[in-house]
Amino acid sequence: MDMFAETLKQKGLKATKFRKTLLKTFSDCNSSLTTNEVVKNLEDRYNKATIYRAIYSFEKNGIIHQVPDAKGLSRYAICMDNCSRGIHHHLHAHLICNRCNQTYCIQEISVPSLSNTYGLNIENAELTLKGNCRSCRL
Amino acid sequence: MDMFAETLKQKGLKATKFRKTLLKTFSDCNSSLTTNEVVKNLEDRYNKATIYRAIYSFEKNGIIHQVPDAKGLSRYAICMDNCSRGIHHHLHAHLICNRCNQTYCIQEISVPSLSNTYGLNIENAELTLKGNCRSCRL
DNA sequence: TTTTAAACGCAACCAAGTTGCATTTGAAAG
DNA sequence: CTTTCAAATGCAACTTGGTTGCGTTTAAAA
Repeated sequence: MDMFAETLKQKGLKATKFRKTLLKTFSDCNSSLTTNEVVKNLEDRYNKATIYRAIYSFEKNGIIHQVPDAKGLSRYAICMDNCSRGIHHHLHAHLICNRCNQTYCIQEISVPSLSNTYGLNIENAELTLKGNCRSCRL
Repeated sequence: MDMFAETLKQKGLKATKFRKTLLKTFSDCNSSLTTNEVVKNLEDRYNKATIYRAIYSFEKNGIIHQVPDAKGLSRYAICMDNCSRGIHHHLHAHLICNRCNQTYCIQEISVPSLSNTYGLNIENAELTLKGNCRSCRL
């Protein structure tokens, strides 16, 4: 549990018991989690408002990043890249599986670089794919 | 108003007064509209449930397509491509403007073709850009 | 003109997410 | 090792976006 505490402090967040648990939850997940899935996992022990606030601050401090969701819910995955406060730099695509509705980070597919195309001053691009994930493809 | 009636019938929808108004609303808009913006426009004349149901059926029948929204709301734009029931084929990117939070279809930028990359069986790809729209760029 | 499935209006409901405020706690300072 | 206090948490009430069931109206085919 102490490596989670380390990560949290390094990102400038107080390492509470709850936050270590939350970080472990995301860290253990090989795909992504909706806020509600987290709430369902932890609501017997922690309050909904606390969970929402912590997820918000994890996102803001580069610990997790938002990923698209099949039904438009808030969904997050742990940052594999070395993100920091206010600066996420994910260049990978996201796959929404048509069967299990999970969202996966696909590190192997990167988003096209379009920074100043047509003078649109693009500072971020997201590539979202719909298909079948490895588990559901069988 | 009769060209709107034509479009509706052609897409297999009954051409009610409300639906013609709704189609005109999307047709007149050069960017996109959230469901709520439509509700605010029309709620003095039409019921919220009716509006939600009509938008759902417009989407399903290839009249409008969902576009990403800065705050995660449901947002739609008219189909410029010739879409039909259950079959949308939009290959263009979408731009979310950082300043006005509007979403625009960018016909000039197309999404990469990735159909069977890595065996993921990709049947749809979305490219979402964040930057500044033409009006806000000044 | 008649008929009827589809569309509409109303009201109640649901789920996701937010807010204000009182209480608790991690960790820095003494 | 204690004290201190800003930051984090719990609780409860609330807001917003969206949905559902059902009775009534209406477009358009016969």
